[in-house]
Amino acid sequence: MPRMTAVRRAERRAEILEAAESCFARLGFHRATMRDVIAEAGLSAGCVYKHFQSKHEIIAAIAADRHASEMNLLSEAEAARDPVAALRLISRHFIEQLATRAGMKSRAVGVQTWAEALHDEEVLRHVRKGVEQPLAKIAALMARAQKEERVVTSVDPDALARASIALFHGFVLQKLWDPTVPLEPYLAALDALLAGLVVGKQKRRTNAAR
Amino acid sequence: MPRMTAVRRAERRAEILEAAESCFARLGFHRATMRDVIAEAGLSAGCVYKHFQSKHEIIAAIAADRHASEMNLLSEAEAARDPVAALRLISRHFIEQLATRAGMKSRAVGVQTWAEALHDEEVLRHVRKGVEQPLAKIAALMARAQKEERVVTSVDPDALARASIALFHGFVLQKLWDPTVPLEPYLAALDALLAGLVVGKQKRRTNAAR
Amino acid sequence: MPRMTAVRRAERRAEILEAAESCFARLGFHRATMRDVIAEAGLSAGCVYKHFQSKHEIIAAIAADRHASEMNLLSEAEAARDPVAALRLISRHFIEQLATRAGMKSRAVGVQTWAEALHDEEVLRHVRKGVEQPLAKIAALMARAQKEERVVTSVDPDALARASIALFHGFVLQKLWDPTVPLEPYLAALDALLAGLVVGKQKRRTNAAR
Amino acid sequence: MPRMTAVRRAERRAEILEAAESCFARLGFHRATMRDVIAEAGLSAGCVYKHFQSKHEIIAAIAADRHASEMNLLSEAEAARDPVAALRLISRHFIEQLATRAGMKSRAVGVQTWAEALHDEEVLRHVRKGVEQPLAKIAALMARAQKEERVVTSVDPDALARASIALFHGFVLQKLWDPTVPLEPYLAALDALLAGLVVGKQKRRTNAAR
DNA sequence: CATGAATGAGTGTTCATTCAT
DNA sequence: GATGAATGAACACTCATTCAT
Repeated sequence: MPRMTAVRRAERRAEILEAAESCFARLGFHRATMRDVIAEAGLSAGCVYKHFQSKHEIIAAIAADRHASEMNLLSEAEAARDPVAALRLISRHFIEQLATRAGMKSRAVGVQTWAEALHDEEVLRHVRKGVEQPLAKIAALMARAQKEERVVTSVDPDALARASIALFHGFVLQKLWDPTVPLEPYLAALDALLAGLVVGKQKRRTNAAR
Repeated sequence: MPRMTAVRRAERRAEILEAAESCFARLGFHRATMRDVIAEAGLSAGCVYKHFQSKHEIIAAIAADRHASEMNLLSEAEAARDPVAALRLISRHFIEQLATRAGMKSRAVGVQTWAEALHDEEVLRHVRKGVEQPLAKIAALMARAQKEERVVTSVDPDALARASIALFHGFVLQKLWDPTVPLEPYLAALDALLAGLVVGKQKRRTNAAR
Repeated sequence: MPRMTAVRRAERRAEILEAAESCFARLGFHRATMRDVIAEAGLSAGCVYKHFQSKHEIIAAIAADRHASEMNLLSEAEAARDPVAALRLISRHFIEQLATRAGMKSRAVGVQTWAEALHDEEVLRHVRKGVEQPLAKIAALMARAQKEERVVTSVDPDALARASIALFHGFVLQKLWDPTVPLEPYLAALDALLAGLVVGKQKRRTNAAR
Repeated sequence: MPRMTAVRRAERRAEILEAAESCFARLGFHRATMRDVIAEAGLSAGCVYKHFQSKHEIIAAIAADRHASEMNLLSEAEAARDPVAALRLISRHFIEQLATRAGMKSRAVGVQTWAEALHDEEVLRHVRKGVEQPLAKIAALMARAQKEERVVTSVDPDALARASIALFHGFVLQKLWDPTVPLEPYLAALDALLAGLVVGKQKRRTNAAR
């Protein structure tokens, strides 16, 4: 007869993580104190520590959640029948996140995890999966497109996927450092990457690089 | 009368920064303590604090130095007569840094500054200059190439430069998260970005997008 | 829900202040470290800092407390119907404090606040109130005595009150610098100050000024 | 053939003490750093430490100097043939010091030594001599006045001298805490103390207390 | 179950003093 | 003699975490 059902527990956990994300976005992992997180969550220290054994665990959970939500974004698009459309959808989804306040907040924390990954094995594991799994999915879509002859076959799908991810990560940084930078060129650049490949679009190919 | 000449002072400063960079690369800005830095430098606390007023100032100095050394890399290449060659040189230089232990160490600290920039105005200023000034230089080289008709004129040099930098930043992250990833594809990708533009290379243009 | 009631909180605060007073009396504000205070209080650093934000705040609180307890001493005497008796009571109370170990300890800290007041605005505020409020009360008593014709009317009550306080402060210093000095002459001097005023005591008036 | 004559040495010493006094008046003994003192003196650390072995020694030297200069003030007045005039001169000299910026600065440091005396044996010795020697001189003058029948004989010269000093010390504190307080009442109070004693001045006696 | 007072190791930084030049 | 760079113990204070209530 647990007074706190599994559902309530999960809700609490999510609340804490959300509070933590707010603090981390505002202050960074190390400047934000547990006091900040606890106050933001409107809970007591003891209660927060019932759900997470340490600050580190909260950071790791945030890294894990971030990865999970990205996988969701990918899975949706993956479902599309047309692999080229799926790829376009993916880039649109990811870039459009950067247009919302919530998306930017979340990405600001994401960038912290990128730095944290260099000194924290657990975070590194999540961050790597955050590259490798999307990479695999995108590469698979590209390979499918090549098989369907929708796309030129001369490029290595893996390398291209890797570059797409790099391009996106670089864009995230630029947008966070200067939120006034417009998003369209970013989307255009990712689209161009794809367009360059699409068979029968020679005209646009001169724009290919972006 | 000062037994410590300006040169000696600058050397000491550099020693301290190098020690700090080692600590920060190993542990991160926040896990590395001033004690660590002081011990690594082989000096005393008082001595270090004669050269830098605070830990923050050391971090900011590292961000500034990083930016300065990047500008050096660019300036060298910029001197080349041929703008296309200059651009190739730049990408080679930047990517090849990632092949050395020292370069990786330095980049690891650089990634910390990327995260730190989100919560520290001074670091942000350096990091932004680290995007904007290279961006201007690269865009100028591309524009020059267009004028000399070495390159297709249909692309916006600014947007292309921005994408190159994003691509490079993304590559740095991937390489740091997994040092086993080979460098050649990265270089190839940047070259391809460029090659896509070069007039008279229609065959390769299918690979253009990278 | 707070296990710590307002009363408990106030008790803790008082405990810490008492411990601090002991340390400050023994070593002075600046030689006494927070470690000393914390150890004397038998608490932990964190606990002490929950109650006082800084060492400075403890010093200011001590200055405020000292002022408050002096006002208490005055208020009691002030209640007396006879203003002359009230004034005698006041000088007796203040001088007799110097006969107890606790009183001397407290005064030793008080002298620190006198010096501290010269470089700390907040402490200065308390120290000034510690002159001005007693001054007003004593002057009021003297004026009352004059109205009741218990006392010669030719003296300025304000100036006399100011001199009484000066005399007392000077005595405190002398007693602290040499605790072997007897108290009676001090009391006699203050009484004489008063006696000189009392109507119908012409004989003693030759001693009047003390 | 000492390159630095005894005279030069004494000058340097005085310069350092003056610089130190400025710093101590401005910041207090403990907030003022040796760096401050050294900078104010316009010398090097090594040079200052050639003349004084420690900060403590500077503080003690200042306390000694203060005592010496007070003895000078007293000696001058003591020379007067008329002991009553001498006593009046003394109070005038001491009070008038408080009218000058330099005098107030010096007194501000003096008050620091009063507090410091409670925790520093050497300073205590100087401060006590600063009470005891003036006390002896003033008491001697009063006894002389009594012998010459210039003054009523019913008061204990020692107690009166002690009270005069206390009164003056108390005044110094009040003036430092609030420099807007006028000096005349202070002088009047000390004069009255004396006047109360003077034979054949019954009229003024009613003003005696100040 | 929840609370929040208490913990105490650890942090960045200061500063009186020394001594090689 | 003079210098000022270097020293390093000590300082005030913080904060992730625990556990008695």
